[in-house]
Amino acid sequence: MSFTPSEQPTLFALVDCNNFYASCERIFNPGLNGKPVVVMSNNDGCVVARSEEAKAVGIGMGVPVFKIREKIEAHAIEIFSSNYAMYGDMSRRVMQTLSQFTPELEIYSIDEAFLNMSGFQGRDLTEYARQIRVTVKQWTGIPVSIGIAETKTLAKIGNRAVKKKLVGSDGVFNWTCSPNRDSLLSQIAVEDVWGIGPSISRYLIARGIASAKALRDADPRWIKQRLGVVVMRTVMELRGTPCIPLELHPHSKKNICVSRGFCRPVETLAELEEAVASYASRAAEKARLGGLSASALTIFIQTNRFKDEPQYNNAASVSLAAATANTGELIQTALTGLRAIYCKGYRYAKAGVLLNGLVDSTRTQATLFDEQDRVRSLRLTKTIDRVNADYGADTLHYAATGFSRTWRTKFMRRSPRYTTCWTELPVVMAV
DNA sequence: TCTGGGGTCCTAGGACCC
DNA sequence: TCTGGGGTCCTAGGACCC
Repeated sequence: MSFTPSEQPTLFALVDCNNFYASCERIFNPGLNGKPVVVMSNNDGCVVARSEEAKAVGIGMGVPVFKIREKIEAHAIEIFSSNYAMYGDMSRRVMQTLSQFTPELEIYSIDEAFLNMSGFQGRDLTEYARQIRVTVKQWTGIPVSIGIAETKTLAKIGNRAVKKKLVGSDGVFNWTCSPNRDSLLSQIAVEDVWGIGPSISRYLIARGIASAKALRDADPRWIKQRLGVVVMRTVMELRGTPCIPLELHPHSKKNICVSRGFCRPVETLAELEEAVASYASRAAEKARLGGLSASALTIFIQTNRFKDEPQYNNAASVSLAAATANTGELIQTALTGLRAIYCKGYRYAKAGVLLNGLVDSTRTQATLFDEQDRVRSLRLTKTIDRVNADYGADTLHYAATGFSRTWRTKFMRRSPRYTTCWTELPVVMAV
């Protein structure tokens, strides 16, 4: 099958994993098939993924888990903490499989990819997409849905329509084979269009634009004037004019953020220091992994906004003399920022560290006096990274990040890291 | 008791310059 | 009476995504 690359695609496929986290849990635990499954966010706080069975009994996306305790009991819902190591690895396998089908794909998120289909003209693309689906299921165990269209926005809508069972009983929908677009577009609520969030949809609905069809037929100039170019692009995309290109080469990150809620309120500076040092250390690792150095750092702390108690949110930004990805330096900088904004007497719920002004580490500019130290500290961090890669994360860590860490985010119901940890491999048969 | 985390892009407005 | 205009850069905040 030959593929002719084009400047920009004129035909996109969006491949989206169904209920991705819940589907991942099922792969290694087939007993979950047919049962309602829910995956929770960090700290076991909110619902972030649901199997079809869980949706059917009325579990909403994003609801706090403590509000649905009774439903969980009543329907014997299986609940899991997030297992990012496993989901990340499964995602890699799905993307690897997809890349067998086209040389040009954009990994859009952990569970979605856009494929350039324009090179395959002349072939029955609906049939090809069916093959993709079957293969992904066979090789990885993950079920996917596929939408095909001339623009990313329409591909997204097609995909959504498949999932809502409006079209494509076999998991695939191809707009180019669908003569009557109006009837499907009028069944899609405007807030379900990619790029239209709660605020803009409220604005549109108040002006009588409630469906994807109505948005497509709105005057682009009026839209641009009221809502900006981004929404105008969406209108054009709904009309079949591609405005959002395929991004084949992920551009390097502009920010790195590590933030996490605590499992209980934290009041003392000492404990906040441990948390902030841990987050800074993790952020430094991420930066080194991407070959990046930070030229500034922001730290923030927050109280629990849902509680009726004294609130305090603050952030401090500190610029670094020279861009760095050195853990020790970033911890020190983060702690300086923290001490500047810490206020006694509040119950803190969350803290975070952001690295800003990221630059390519090989092009960082040293200041006049620190060259020698930099070479040594670079050797040290490389060694730490290697030890942690070989012997498990956190084998070596800075004392500032603490030892007991009783504030740490909880994952009470995490499944084993079946595919990324030697001691947690699935057991096929116990002997 | 218990309410996620990590990103991007655009725009408005202020500071500053000539 | 009457106090410019246009450009750039930066930042904060808002909106969106998964």
